[in-house]
Amino acid sequence: MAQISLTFPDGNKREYEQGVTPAAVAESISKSLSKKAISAMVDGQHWDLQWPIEQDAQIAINTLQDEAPALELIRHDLAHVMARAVQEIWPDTKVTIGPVTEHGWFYDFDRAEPFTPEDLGQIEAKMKDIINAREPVTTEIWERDRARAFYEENGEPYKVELVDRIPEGAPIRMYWHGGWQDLCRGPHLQHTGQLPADSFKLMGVSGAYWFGDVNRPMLQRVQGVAFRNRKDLQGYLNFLEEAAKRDHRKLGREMDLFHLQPEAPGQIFWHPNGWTIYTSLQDYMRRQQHRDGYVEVNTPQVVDRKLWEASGHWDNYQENMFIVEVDEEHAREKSINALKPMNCPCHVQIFNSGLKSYRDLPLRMAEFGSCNRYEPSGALHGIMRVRGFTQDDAHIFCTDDQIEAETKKFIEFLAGIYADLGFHNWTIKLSTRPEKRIGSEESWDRVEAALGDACKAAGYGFELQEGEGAFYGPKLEFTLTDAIGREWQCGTLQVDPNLPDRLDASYIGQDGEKHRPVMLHRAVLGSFERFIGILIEEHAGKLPFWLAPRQVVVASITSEADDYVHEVVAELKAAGVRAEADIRNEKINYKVREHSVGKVPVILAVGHREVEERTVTVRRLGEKQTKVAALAEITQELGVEATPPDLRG
RNA sequence: GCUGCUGUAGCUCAGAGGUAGAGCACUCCCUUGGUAAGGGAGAGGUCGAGAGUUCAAUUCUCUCCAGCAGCACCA
Repeated sequence: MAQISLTFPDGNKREYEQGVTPAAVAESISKSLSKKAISAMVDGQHWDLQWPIEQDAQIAINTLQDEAPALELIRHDLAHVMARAVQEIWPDTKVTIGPVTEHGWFYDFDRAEPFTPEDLGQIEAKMKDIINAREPVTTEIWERDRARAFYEENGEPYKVELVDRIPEGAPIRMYWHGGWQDLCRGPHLQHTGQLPADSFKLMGVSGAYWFGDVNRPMLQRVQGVAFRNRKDLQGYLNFLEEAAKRDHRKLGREMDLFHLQPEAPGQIFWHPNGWTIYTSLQDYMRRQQHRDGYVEVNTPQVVDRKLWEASGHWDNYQENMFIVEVDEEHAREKSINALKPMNCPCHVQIFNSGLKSYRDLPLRMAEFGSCNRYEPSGALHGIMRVRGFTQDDAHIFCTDDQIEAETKKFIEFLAGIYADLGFHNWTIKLSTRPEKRIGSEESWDRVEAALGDACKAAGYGFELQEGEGAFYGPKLEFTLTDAIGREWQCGTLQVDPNLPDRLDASYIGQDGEKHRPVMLHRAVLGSFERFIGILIEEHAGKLPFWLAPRQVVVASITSEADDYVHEVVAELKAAGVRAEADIRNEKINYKVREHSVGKVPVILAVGHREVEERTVTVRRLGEKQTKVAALAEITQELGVEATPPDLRG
């Protein structure tokens, strides 16, 4: 029998027979290690304890102490244990796939009856039984035909399809958890007793298409979360609770920012407080754009279908557009229009009016463009995914040669704005050529490289999303994260040589000839609506002072201070601070509580003492400590804070 | 759009086949109180919309609308 040499993490080498399993290796080291072992890393690959090792390799035995492999195995084995539990309780359930997710796992089932919340409790109990039974996990590699026949006999059509999808040459691994069988690439634990029975929780049921395909049957997805110990699970559940408190929909109500109602699904009724945030942000963006060399324009909402046909939207985007038909009944002339879902075709119209010279490029044309898109009902989400929204949109008309410099300039522009708004964790994704595309390979090569190089030149890395670009060009996406970790695309930059072509945009070059410009579609915030939603969640409602809709409440402690309260409010307003008086007949405790809940950043309390000394007692949101300040001093201080970051001296 | 769940007062929620309840918020009165809810009284609801079953429906059934979770979508 041939020998192989295994190298351990401490550098020691030992000889073993070829085909030795990590289980045997662990056994050879110590009894206790062999018991604690859950899997191995073999040349950096996560390896099942039962898989043979055929050649010299680096090896490390994993135990529950090793977080990454431990979590993967716990979650993956729990997926199997759950599927087993479900099939034991409802034997006619068909199993499909059950992968590990960020915090746990899910398993998709095909079953006629829907799972109810009560069912989840039953499944959980059965899972605990299986864990306590310490069912051994075993594995074998089967021939394709045998596996196929096995699943056909067992009435598992989804598994048959999975067997068929396993690429030629890849092993078809069969796993058993006790008497229950599943097709799985592994690795898995030694036995179900290695699972922590108190550190997982089933989180719910939802629908999911088989292979994500709308045309395939909808399955029932049962999701769970799992950790190595009860404390981590509890920590995660606490995080979810905290996240729920930051939900922009909840804070929007509590802070009286906006509301939505059934008569206008996906469109926002902005209340005075919310609209104050919106306009403050918009004023700030307008100043930034002016500084960065943009011109601002405004274009029509309702546009004849002819333009959408020319731009290609009528053919490719119609189902997402609000179509407006005007008939002879009340208009004498019939016309078919669409609410604009984006601003680009209109911007090209402005570009096209009058001759443009190469000297005009790059031409940066911005619009706070109100757009309407008929988003699918299931996609709507608070103010983050809506049907009516305003983009901080701009199109940069430029030459091929200018793409990289313009992109770099844009990234720096965006980074400065995100920093001003308190965002420091955001990522760039570069989406490259999709399968269906137009344009030559050389031009894709050039433009993709330009975007990548621009990121590097601006000092940022990026994640590649291969094949995710638009059919006409690659794009950068700038992504922020909401309170519960969902990612939202906000900023974007897309290279588009197509639309200028379709709408016949041109400029006169140095050579006196007509040339096509390229368009860069770009946005920093994406939409004001989505961005404000994220802003609220990021700051848990405690917005930076200059954006806070209600900045200061001046609260009387006794009604004898009322006149002074009004005087303080007037001073603050004169200093550019959004201040209001609270002279209600309530105790100071009550007022402090109410305005704290309302996320007012500063409460100024005034009673006899303050009136006499011409001071105020300052209480900042989140701080228990108060301090006394002279009126003139605090007015000056808050006046500075109320100034947007770009206007401070 | 799909699967499942939900819809009762401004908000958070309880309730039951015989046309409704709590807390907070709101209005008024008492209280002028020093940093996260002082006390009392009052007002407020076509129980998401429509249809059906029933002597009787807010409660049961169906359809629609909206919301929530996930999937799909996201130029």
